[in-house]
Amino acid sequence: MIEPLLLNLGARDVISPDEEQALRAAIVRQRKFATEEDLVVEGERPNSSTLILSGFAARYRVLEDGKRQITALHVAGDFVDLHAFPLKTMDHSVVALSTCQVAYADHADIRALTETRPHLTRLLWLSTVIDGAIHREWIVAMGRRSKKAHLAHLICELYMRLSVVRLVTDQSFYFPLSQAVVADALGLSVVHVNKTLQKLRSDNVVTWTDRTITVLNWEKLTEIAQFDPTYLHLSMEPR
Amino acid sequence: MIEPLLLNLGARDVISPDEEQALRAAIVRQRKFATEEDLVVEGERPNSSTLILSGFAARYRVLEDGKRQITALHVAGDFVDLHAFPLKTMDHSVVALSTCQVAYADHADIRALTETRPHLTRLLWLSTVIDGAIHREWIVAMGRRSKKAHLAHLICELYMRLSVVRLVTDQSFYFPLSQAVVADALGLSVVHVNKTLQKLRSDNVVTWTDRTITVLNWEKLTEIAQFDPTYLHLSMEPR
DNA sequence: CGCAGTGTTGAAGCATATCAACTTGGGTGG
DNA sequence: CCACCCAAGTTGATATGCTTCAACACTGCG
Repeated sequence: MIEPLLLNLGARDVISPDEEQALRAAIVRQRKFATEEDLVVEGERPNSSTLILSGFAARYRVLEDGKRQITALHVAGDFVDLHAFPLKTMDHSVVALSTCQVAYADHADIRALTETRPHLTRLLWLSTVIDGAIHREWIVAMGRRSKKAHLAHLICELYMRLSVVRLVTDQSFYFPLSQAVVADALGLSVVHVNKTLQKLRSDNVVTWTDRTITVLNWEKLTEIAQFDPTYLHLSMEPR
Repeated sequence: MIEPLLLNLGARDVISPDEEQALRAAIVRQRKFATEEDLVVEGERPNSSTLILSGFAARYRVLEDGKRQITALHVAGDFVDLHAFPLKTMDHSVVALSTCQVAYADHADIRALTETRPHLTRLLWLSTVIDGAIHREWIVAMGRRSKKAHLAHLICELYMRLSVVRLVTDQSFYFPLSQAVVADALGLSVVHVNKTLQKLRSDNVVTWTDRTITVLNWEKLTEIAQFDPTYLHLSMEPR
């Protein structure tokens, strides 16, 4: 059940059978969420952290005028609120963007891991810090890339992250989000997402139909996006 | 010498004398950087992390077309690259925006802390995770706030963060960055930063002259910015 | 005194938002 | 089984905010 997490962490460092055991023991209480349902709400003080087993979720904030900005997209194998373990209070909400199967790690148990398992602790730390690296890349994309490059970049990122958890087959992945959701992630209007998407389509680099994105030309797509996967830190290292 | 760091962490949790001692022991090798000098360069694999003792620094990335985006601003008491401890490789550079006094914590020593001092480890983890919270707030500001609100928000954030390390006096703080640097942080053109700034000035909420920003009307400024300091997690909690 | 960096201003053009209408397809109730 | 409905996607027209370019002002410094 926690295989996606093992794939995720296991892509960055070796996890001993012993550590795997400790992780399995820490992750409990499965639960299902429907699309649009909030997994966690801003202001809450959760005493457990949420691991996505399947489906898509987003962290977001809504401003006074009702505008929503998504600050992160999450897929199977991601902890959506591990940072709440040191932070204590949620400064944003997390919503399911599809039906989502999740499981929980109690903060008491995570705390116990920090007392007894330094290496595992560093890997959990790593996972929050990769979230940070992705945030930075989004800032760069929002501030200085063309909108076409930004959208292309997002697709590249999802492609790589979903590959890690074996959710890409034949250059395709399931992607049930609406253009409105993508607009909230990119900080654009829906209309403009639509028009930008058409540019990528007419370049023959991607298709997006039937809730499925297919990369037709990875090389050209990464070139449009100026995509450099370094920030995902997908390399095995002793950490 | 590491007082700013103690103020920074000490604003979030109690640090025992013992732990303070351990921190002091881990932070070594002071060094000075001149304005525009890089503290760390993208691609490097540093074996120590950099703590700012005084001055301003920025994390940034430069795209192929030469455009620069700043992803974070750092002040005294901030670790600019603690995340490189779990990450190993730098995915961006860090530049001094003023003369900067820094000191280093060797990764070997940080690693030792993770093996022997779980609470201190959680506090270091916390500090990287607050960086992440700030990143998210920047994403929200870039995507969904007006440019005037974005600039106001940045000023609010700096005001609060500098207050923590006692760098605000009489509602004023030293701020030696050019409008071009602020433009790279906001993802705007210099011209537009200038014009946006004038709006804030004509609202009589801030002045910015002689490398000094003064907040004339905090309440109105936070209202323009829709500033909510929750994301800075400035509360004492057992972590 | 002159020069370079920074800030300021105005004009013109482009990119993105907003508004409004229309299309498409899947799901549902009569 | 069909009619309708609703959500999502698409399209075009208009409005606006931001960029770019170019010129000029100010200041500190060699």
